[in-house]
Amino acid sequence: MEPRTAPARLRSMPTWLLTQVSTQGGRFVGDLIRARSAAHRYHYALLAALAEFGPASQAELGRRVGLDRSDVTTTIADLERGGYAQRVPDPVDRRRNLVTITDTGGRHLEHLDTAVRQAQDELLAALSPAERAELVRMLQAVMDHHAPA
Amino acid sequence: MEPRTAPARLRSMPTWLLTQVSTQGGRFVGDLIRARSAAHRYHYALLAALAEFGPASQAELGRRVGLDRSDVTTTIADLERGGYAQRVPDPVDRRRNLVTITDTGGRHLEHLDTAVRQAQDELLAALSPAERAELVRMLQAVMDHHAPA
DNA sequence: CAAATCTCAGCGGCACTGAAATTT
DNA sequence: CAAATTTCAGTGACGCTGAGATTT
Repeated sequence: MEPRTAPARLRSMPTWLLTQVSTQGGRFVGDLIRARSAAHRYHYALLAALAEFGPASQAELGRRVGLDRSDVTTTIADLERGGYAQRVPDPVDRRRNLVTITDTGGRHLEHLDTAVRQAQDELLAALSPAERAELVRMLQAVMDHHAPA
Repeated sequence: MEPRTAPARLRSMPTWLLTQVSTQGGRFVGDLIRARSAAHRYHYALLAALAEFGPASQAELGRRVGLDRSDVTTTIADLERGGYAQRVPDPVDRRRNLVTITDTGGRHLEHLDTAVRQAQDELLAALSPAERAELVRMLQAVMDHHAPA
């Protein structure tokens, strides 16, 4: 089979490369997470935020991980149903739900960590450790530049 | 307003950074392309392939730009309806449609080039030219590593 | 016969919007 | 009153599958 290169316009376009690589990464992460649980990316992201920052409202969680309020609602409901998180009305501001991670949730997060780490290795197999660090640094810089005020 | 950093697990995860940055890039490209035409990414990608490689079958185009056969069908139908491409049965292999870009299509592509270039600049404003080149090089390496046999 | 191409109908994950209800 | 939070219904771009018809 011939190599079948993409057109130069696309092959040199950062946004096109980003979507291609991001899609491939999403497949790896999704497959490996599904192999270990019924969860997906959103569950992992919210568990990570709960584990690192402690109990928080859903709105706060959404801002932390870049999820929409409505997606936070359904994902937290999932986590609660599975026993990974608890949701109680915040006594000091009753508009909010205070969300807490459970011990089961913490163990689940560490379990998923393995899958996530493995997916990174699969995706970036072509890059050296130094290159991976440089890639992460540049993507962080791009993200921070567009962070909301 | 506090900075509200993302959890370290996400902030150091290449696949998460890639989806965040890729989503932001998609917004820029989408907005700027829509400001100039009724098209979206798929139209641009297929016009680019047609301009660079000349007439080709839909299956070949899909392989070139990483689009699914069914998405190629509907997008080429769009382009034909707009006068940007023509579709004729291939006389030497009548399973295929030979797709050709029109003069109008070529001009449209160059028109969209401006929007695409501008979107790259917006997205990567935080990176120097050397960093942008390095980013492109690494993403190409990752893509090539996962290219189908 | 197996394999490739084109087309159409439809699905699922994902990012997001609009609106209602509640509370500050 | 304006603003924030939670919830629900729904939308749209996107990547993809399955199946049928045709041709090699």
